[in-house]
Amino acid sequence: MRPSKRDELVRKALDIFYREGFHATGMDRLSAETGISKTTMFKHFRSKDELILAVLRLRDQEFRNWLFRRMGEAGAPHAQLLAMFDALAEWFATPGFRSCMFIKAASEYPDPDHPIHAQAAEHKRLLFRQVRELAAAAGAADADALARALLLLKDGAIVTAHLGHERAPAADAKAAAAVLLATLPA
Amino acid sequence: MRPSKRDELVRKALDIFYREGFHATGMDRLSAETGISKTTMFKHFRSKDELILAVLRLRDQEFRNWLFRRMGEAGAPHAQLLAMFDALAEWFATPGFRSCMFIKAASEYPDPDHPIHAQAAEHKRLLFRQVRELAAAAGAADADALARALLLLKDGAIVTAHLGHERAPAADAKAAAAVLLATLPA
DNA sequence: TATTATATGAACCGATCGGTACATAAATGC
DNA sequence: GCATTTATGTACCGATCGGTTCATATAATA
Repeated sequence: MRPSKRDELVRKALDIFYREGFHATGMDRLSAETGISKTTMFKHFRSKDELILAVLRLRDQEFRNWLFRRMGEAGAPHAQLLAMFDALAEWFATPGFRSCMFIKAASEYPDPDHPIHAQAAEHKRLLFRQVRELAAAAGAADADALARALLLLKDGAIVTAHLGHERAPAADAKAAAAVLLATLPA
Repeated sequence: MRPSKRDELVRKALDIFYREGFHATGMDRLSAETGISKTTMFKHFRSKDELILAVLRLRDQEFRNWLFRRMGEAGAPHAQLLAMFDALAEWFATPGFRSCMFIKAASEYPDPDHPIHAQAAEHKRLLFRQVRELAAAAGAADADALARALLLLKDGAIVTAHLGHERAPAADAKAAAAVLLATLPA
């Protein structure tokens, strides 16, 4: 069982799920749009839910890699934290932008005990740890609280960029973040 | 055509859609759980989408009424803006809390041109106007910017409360909001 | 080259999707 | 009391849902 087909399926499924939604995308249509037969799909994944879990794991990897690489280019921790919102602004300006895959997953699987919901929560947890480390490196008295506040602004900006049809929320969030960061010891 | 059955349907549909999701809830199950026959449902609404639109309009009314009544109890505009996050904390602590209905609607109907998505966006717009007025009354130099920042924190807190399984985000958002509000002329 | 193990796709499964036809029950006008 | 309109429920529609059966194509092993 060569893994290429599997990877190809997960990658394409990610795009379609992100664009159309999870429940709205049937396995038949997934098969039609990817050119991969249903038999093969169910050979690699026992159920649609397991495919979605694999999609979320891939998205988590790709998104955090992208975000922290972009942030890392900013230099000092303080600047990196602010750069998060510049990265968001770029993302929002992307033609295909349709909110955060994990917020969407949690919306469609609202039961917190559902594995898909739990997987989405895991992404937010991993993201938090990395931001908290940066906040600590930036000299925050309460790195946890600062990281939580910045991520609140981030998720709010994502939702607003999608729902408000605007691309500006990233700048608003950055301005608010700058105020919060200004309370740090210089 | 007495409107009682129609209102009863919209009210019950709201609860079920909120708990289970839009795509995940079929019209058959809606009929079974409400005790209202499908014929009657489709007499009042030409399609499922139109029922959802009515649900969102009701939710918009109820939510904004509830929120601004709770905020109004706080007294001065400055205190009212902060009280928004106390109201959120209460909401998050509710057993049935499952995020924001409009964020969920936008997630399930990601195309901005879809009427349901547009209806959800309208709620956010109406909410913004009311918060902006309060921000102006509180003496903000840039009431628009302050309102946008506070709503960023609000939506971020909602999403985080749902996805992170925590109830604390409201307090985090309130703390951040207090910092932003502290920049106002005393 | 014959054999064997695996990957693949068409066709199909019962259940459910959003939506409708039609026959009946109830309320209204006369 | 009778006719007429309106609201309701049962049963059903084709399409699609997630998932499976089974026969074939392909590739590696002997």
